[in-house]
Amino acid sequence: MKSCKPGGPPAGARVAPPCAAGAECAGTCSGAGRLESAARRRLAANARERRRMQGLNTAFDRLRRVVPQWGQDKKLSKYETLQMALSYIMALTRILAEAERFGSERDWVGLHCEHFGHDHYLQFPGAKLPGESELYSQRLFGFQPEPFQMAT
DNA sequence: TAGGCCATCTGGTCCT
DNA sequence: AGGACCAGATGGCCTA
Repeated sequence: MKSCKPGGPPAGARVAPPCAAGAECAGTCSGAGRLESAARRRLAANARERRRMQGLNTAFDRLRRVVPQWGQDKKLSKYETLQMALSYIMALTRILAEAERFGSERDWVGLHCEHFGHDHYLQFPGAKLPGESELYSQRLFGFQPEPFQMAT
């Protein structure tokens, strides 16, 4: 339990109007019954919200695993994960576009070996230089993510 | 200690 | 009516 808010409704919160139903409402419309029912629904909503956020975090973890993280020993934040995913997708898109421009696979691979050699490997804080055995893809995507334009 | 990141609670809104 | 989604508020944890 992380929140320590007072139990009562915040200032300005609307109070539920009295129930207009008749006898069939007796169980839940008595003062205590209504409060109990509202509290139960709130607790259930809290639990659903927790599950929803856990699902969201699971999705973020899956995204972190497929997004490049060269030389970063620290886990990417959610914001950084989204940034990196965006840059990664853009890089892949660029590569596909290049592949279409070059007729043969040989031409294309030659271009990338030339293009993404050590001299062209973009450096950023914490990044390690790729050794000869590093994956080709690691060379391709060793770049600094472009920052998002924050909506204002 | 300040700042960043995160989990949780909560009330509002929309949809089924 | 109830569930999903969202955004704001709040407090805990961690690091520079």
